[in-house]
This record gives sequence, C-alpha cells and structure tokens, in this order.
Amino acid sequence: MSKKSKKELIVEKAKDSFSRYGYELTTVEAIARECNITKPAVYYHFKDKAALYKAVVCPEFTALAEKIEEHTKKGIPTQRLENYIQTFGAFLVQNPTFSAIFAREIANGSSTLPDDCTEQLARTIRQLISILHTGEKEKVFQVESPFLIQMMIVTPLISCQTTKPLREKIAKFAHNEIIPLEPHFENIVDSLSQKIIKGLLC
Amino acid sequence: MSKKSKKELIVEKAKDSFSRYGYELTTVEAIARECNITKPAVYYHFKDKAALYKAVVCPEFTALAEKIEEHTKKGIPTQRLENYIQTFGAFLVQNPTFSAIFAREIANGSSTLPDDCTEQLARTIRQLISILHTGEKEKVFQVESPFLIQMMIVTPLISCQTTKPLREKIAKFAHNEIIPLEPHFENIVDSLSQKIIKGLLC
DNA sequence: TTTTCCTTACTTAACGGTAAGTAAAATTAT
DNA sequence: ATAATTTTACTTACCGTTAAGTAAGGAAAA
Repeated sequence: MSKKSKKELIVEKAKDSFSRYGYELTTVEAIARECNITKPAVYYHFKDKAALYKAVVCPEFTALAEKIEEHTKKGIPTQRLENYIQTFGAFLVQNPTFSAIFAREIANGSSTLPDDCTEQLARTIRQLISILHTGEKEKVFQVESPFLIQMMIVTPLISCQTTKPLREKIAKFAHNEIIPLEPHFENIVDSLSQKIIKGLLC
Repeated sequence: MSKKSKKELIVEKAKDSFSRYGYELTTVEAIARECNITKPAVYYHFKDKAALYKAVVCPEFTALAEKIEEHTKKGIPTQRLENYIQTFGAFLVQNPTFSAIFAREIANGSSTLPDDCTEQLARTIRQLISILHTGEKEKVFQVESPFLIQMMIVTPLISCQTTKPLREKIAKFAHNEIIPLEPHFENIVDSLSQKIIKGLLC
C-alpha cells in the first residue's frame, strides 16, 4: 500500500505536465504513462481532461487564498502589505509548478480557469483591497488601483520563475558585455516588496 | 488591386488568431478561411505553421526594440527610465495583439520564441542596463537587478491588457462590495512609471 | 457476488502537411 | 505582334498522425 492513492498520483503527474507543457500540449496518455497505468485508467478517475485540470488547479488556488488571508489579517498596513507579498513569494517557492500554470492563465485571459479558482483569486484581491483601503484612510498609502498593485506583485514574481530559460538565452547574446548577476528568488521578493511599498507610501 | 498583398493579409489574420487563441489552438485552416483562401494557399506562402508564426512575431519585436532605443538615448536617467516605460506602454496601445502573444511566450519559458526575437529583447534590456548603470553611477538610483526592473515594467503592463476578462469575472464575485474603478491604460502606465522610479530612487 | 480498478482494442475527429492539377499573368522566343 | 513557355498563386482531394474519449471485458478485493 502506497501512502498516496493512485488518484493523487495522477493529479501530481498531471500538475507537472500542465505546468511544463501547458494544457494543450499535455496529453492524457503521457500522464498515464508517468503513472505506469494506461489512458482509460485516468478516465476511470476523471471525467475528462478538463476535470483533471480542475483537480490540479483548484486546490492550489484555494491554498494560496488561505495562506494570504491567514498572514495578512493584522498589523499596520505596510506590514500587512509586506506579508501579502512575502506570503505570495513563499507560496511560489513551495509550489514550483504554480507559476507556469498561473502565468498561462493570465496570458490567455483565464478563459479556461474554473470558477472556483476565480473565486479564490477574488478572496486574495479582497484582502489586498482591505489592506490598501486601511492604508489610504491612515494617510500612509497613496490612493491606487488594487488591480494594478496586484499585477505589480503577482506578475513580476511569476515571470521571474518562468523566464529563467529566456534570461539565459538573452545572456548568451550579450557575450562580451558585463551581465549583471542573477539574484536569488528570495532576494527578488525582498527587493520587489521594498520597491512597491516605497512607491506606494505618501 | 488591393493595397495589401495576400501574404501581408495572411500575416495580419494569423497575428489576430495567435494573439486570441495562442499557437496551439490556432489552426492554419482557420487563418486561411479568414483570408478567403484555402489552407494550401497559406502553405504556398509559408513553409509551415512555425514560419508563419515567425513572420508574425519578429517584426513586432524588432519594432519594439527600435522604438525603445530611439526614445531612451539621451536625458537624465530618471527621464530615460520614464521614457522607457512610456514607450513600452505606447507600443502596447498601438499593437493590441502584442500583449497576449508576449505574455504566452513569457509563460511557457519562450521555448518557441525565434532567436531573432530573443536578440531584439536583448537590445531593449541592454538599453535598460545602460540607463540603470548611469543612474547608479550618478547616485540617483539604487543598485538593482535589471531583470527584475524589466519584469516590473513589462509584465504588469502586459497583464493589465490580458486579464481584462478575468478582472470582470472577479468583479462579479464581489457583488455587494465596493469595487474600485478600473483605471484606463494610460493612467496605469503613468502610475506604474511613477511607482517604479520612486521605488528605485536613492 | 458485486464493486473497484484497471486493460486491450477501438472509434472519431481534427489538424498539419502534401500531391497534383489549373487558370491567369508574366516572360521569352519567333 | 503573336505564339510558346514558364511562373505565380492558387484549388481540390487526399494522407498520416495524433489525441480525446469509449466499449467491453477481466482480475482481485470486499
């Protein structure tokens, strides 16, 4: 008896594949092969490919929303915003497949994102709105669109993860120039957080 | 005699389709139909689907690099950085299909991005490095990774374009709450620019 | 003996790409 | 100038492959 059920194994391998290749280039057969089973065995556990995708993404978005809520409840607005960014950054480190999946959803207008996930995203944005609103009332933050702040937080961090191969290719094109060192992801989160808060302060 | 050649028409319709549906979900047949020709007629002009994609994206990346270089040559570092961001923002407005295409490339690690485009991207980053480096030497900018700054500029602007449907869906989930107004894209560019520069100043 | 979990073998449909042929325009030869 | 030839820009009809999804059945466990 393995610790994980076969269904959980399928979700795990599906997550890897969706993250690496995207929804269209992921084949159910390849996922089955990774699990050492056949394709119809996957269809025994999941109605269709879309249902499998839902089983992959929904728990991730729920976990994210929960962590954000948990870590940004109390404190002064600057601290809560710092926590919002740090929690998101930590989530990306702990869930390495999430960046690519989320990035693709953002890129294609989230047309395929399950409603459950949209609702979880709404939860995190509600939290961000609360933080910004408090900061504005206390005259520590400028008035700013929460959607822009959300984008300023989420998309640079996500794309720092997904563009690693691109940056390596670009570095090769600049052979005899001084290429600045690539910072580690943790430092990027700190830098971004510092800059966003500084840019937002009155 | 039409102003545009059929080949140019194909590229134009292909650009629409790649932007809307992405590479995989775009079919050569659908592009042909949009041009009122048959699929093999497309293959008469282009070797294969990948070559057609190249014909769509390469001129866009080249135009972007050229505009960036042109508008960020001279001035003090803060002004050059402001121009960098504004030029990129203006390019997105003038090329409405570019955001989705670029966003997808970022999301999938740019594995399918032609080398020519990577080189044009390298040009823009070289320009940004020059701006930041001058600012650092003159003690007006903090030392910061150019890649992070590039991500802070490019990805929020792109995703403000691509996530419009997502934001609308999210707004619906928050029925009886106060939803902040959606700013216009031009204002977003200004806000972002102001925040990035403020966050970067010593 | 029924339910669970899987396999083998299959259908269906879509899509990238090609072979072969053709009407019209452009080029060359007479 | 005109007839012959070639090139351009397509069309119709097709092939090969791939991938989603299913029907039917079987072994093992409950």
